[in-house]
Amino acid sequence: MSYTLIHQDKNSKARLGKLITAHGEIDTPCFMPVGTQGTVKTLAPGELEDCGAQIILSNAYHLFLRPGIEVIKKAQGLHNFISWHRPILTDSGGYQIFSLALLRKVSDEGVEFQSHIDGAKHFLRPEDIINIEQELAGDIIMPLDECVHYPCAKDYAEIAMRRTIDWAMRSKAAASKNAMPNTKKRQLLFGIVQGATYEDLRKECSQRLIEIDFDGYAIGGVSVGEPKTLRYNIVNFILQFLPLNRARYLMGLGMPEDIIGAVEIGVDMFDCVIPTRYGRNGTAFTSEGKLTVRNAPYIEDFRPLDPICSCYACKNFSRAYLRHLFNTQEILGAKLVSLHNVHFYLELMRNIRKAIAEDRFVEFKKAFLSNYTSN
RNA sequence: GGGCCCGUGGUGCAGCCUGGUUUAGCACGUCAGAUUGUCGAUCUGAAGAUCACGGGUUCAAAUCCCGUCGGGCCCG
Repeated sequence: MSYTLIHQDKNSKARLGKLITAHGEIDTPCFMPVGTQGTVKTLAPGELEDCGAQIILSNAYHLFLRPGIEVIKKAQGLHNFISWHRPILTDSGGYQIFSLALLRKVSDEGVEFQSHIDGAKHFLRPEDIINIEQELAGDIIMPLDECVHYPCAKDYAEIAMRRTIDWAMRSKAAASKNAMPNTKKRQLLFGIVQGATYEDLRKECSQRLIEIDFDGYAIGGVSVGEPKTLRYNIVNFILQFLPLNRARYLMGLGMPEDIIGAVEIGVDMFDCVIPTRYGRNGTAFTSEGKLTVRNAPYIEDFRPLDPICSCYACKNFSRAYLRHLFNTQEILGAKLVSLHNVHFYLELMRNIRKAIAEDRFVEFKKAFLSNYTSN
């Protein structure tokens, strides 16, 4: 069993758990910094470790296109190639094929698409994606799924959902066929719940995936343009069907307040580009809310981004200096604010876990939100 | 001493010849917003100009004419 439920918060559905993978254990609820191309943008592996990252996310689609799977195979796997020796989750690229690829033709067999890099045509079946992910040798692998945008007509959402189930089944079959080459422990394979904003589709998808039996369950197809309340409701709706003895992963979220809200209803895992993307674009997350570093009020503000933060950026640099770096487009600015944001997110997760362990998650949430201004 | 060119938001330019269709356009900069299984990307919005100054012609002048000031170049 890969997931162990350690403690259930007494006043909410928040749960403390442990996920066991080939490269080590992960405390949940956890946040996975996104390292699509085999790097969490601007951060070296050692810096991620200093922030307390236990797992990062990478992407089969991107690595398949560049540098190509053969290169990573010759490097003896992704961990070795990128010199990150803690767990890695590889996303299938389902999302990218639907968001980045130029032309795509989805059929029951697989996806035909044109590379967003050089326009070359590729055809990938769910089995191919699993094969790629096995070559990458990540600890947790995601099957190919079909993600639809919001709004999506129900008849198409249903087609995509059924296709996702079929692909999930084929992915599991493909995954169990091959043993992992470089480790004794097997890769964990998660199922991805689709079904857009339709409760009956989401319910059916959840149940069918559970029948197939995965190591964990992800909720996909969220944050694709739908209103926040609708998203929250559909996630909450799905969670009731997911087994308590498996990790639940909400894909692609989110803002700090959204993560806290999702933990409260029982989500264990998150990934999101927000801390690094926003960091690169000059927005920092602090205990008081978002801080747009490049804004004029910070020209002569010599305080750190967040006075209560213990990250390298906050210990050494002022808002004024960081603003200057953004103003002059110096890459150090992107790096320091990314570092701060990743630290902030991971510190948030540590505090969340501590609060759950002590049965005071609800109080923690209240205290956090009373300081923190959203929007 | 003579001749020529130029003067338009913070910066660089367009518009002027053929006056009205320009509430003066563009780029960069500035200010602000977006960003959710990636984006050193991109998008959106805003502020900012008595069109060097003065006079004239005209129903109407950044635009045509005269003068002044400022900058540059050429001839002596």
